Amino acid sequence: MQNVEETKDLRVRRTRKLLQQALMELTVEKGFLAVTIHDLTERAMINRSTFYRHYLDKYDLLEQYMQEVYELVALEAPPIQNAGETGKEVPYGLINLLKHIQRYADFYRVMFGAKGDPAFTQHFRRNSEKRFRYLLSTESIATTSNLPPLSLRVNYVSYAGIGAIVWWLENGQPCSAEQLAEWLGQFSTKVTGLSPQESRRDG
Amino acid sequence: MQNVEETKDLRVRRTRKLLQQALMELTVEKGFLAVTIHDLTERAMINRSTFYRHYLDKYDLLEQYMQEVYELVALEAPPIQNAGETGKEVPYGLINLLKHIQRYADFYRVMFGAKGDPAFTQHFRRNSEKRFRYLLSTESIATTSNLPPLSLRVNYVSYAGIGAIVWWLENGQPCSAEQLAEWLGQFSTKVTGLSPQESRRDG
DNA sequence: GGGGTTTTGTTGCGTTTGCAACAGGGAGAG
DNA sequence: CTCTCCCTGTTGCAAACGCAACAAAACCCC
Repeated sequence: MQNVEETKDLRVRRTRKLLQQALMELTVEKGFLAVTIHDLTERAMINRSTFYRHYLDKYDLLEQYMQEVYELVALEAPPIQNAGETGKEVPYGLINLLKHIQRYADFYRVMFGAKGDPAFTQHFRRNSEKRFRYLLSTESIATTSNLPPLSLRVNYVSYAGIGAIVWWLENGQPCSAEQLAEWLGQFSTKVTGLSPQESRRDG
Repeated sequence: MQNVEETKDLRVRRTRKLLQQALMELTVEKGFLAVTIHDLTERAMINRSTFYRHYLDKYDLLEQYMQEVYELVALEAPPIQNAGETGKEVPYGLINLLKHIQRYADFYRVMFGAKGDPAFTQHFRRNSEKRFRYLLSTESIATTSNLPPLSLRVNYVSYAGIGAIVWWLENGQPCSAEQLAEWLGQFSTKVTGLSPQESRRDG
């Protein structure tokens, strides 16, 4: 294990990317639980010892990969304060996440399904939760007057998001990522009590 | 440049494979001539200096790649002397080659076409020629009595093979690799004057 | 339960590779 | 023409990586 921060070395980035790709392919082929480190390193053409220089186990690989995706998405994270300035502010990070999911649709369908890993779903949901909690933590006191507790609303929305994504994947993505992001924004607006301009600019 | 022989080191094999893949993709995208070394190394996530440790230029990369394919195919190369022993002896190497072409159909369609490199087509044809020449060099003197010169027949057949492959690719491989190999075997049998049991076992 | 096979982690050392910086060349724009 | 920009090759040094071998745990089958 070395510095987890963004390494510039091309070898490191390549190694990680190849292992991520191998994880995608193998999970689709035989299910996440059945994938061994040996499988991963063989498919990625990476020595097994090198794997342990980067990750603790396959769960760590998955987690770090998701983290990278989230960080990539979070470039557009805080669209709260001066909304209305940058254009389409709220759904943008979500759209990127959905596009990633769309790109690896097979993988996510497996991971969220019976051959997948429940811990993954939980981790994914927890992460969504964190993002929602951050969003909702900025709401004004006035709007929180007679709403259910924050944690309940967060939980509700994050579970619902999984449900929507599963629906999206199971039905072969019958709508665009942008469309789904907008619908999700509408849902969360109504549930969480956030004012519309914080979810959709065109109110 | 280092030892061109088969290196066992996983890094070397991986580097070469990644560059080969990048060459395939980029050739399909923008044509072989437009591909730069910078493109290749960027796509393959390989440092440019590493490229020169393995290849002289993109032509060398292509040539060595083709050579690897041919060597892989040539495991079944000399089906001449004791034909009829091993089963389907003649078309087997050809089938492997056709299956490779089928796998990278986009690439070969581009390479043989207008955006491709004429030198590649020539090189490919020369290699086929060499294989045919080897086959025909073993024919008995009796059968060569009143046939056109060997070099003419070889030339004829090798060019015809390109034509057949182009037809196969342009039409989306309307028949299996095995079927095409059999047809090609029939053609060459009639043209070159080889006895049928050297091209097809079932005569 | 025992025994063979696979998988998991770990280590020291030799090799491959990336990096940075360089000089040269070719194409296009002023 | 010159200037800029990109692509081509090459180099010394530092870092990442592969290899081989190891012990231990997990698995499966008898």
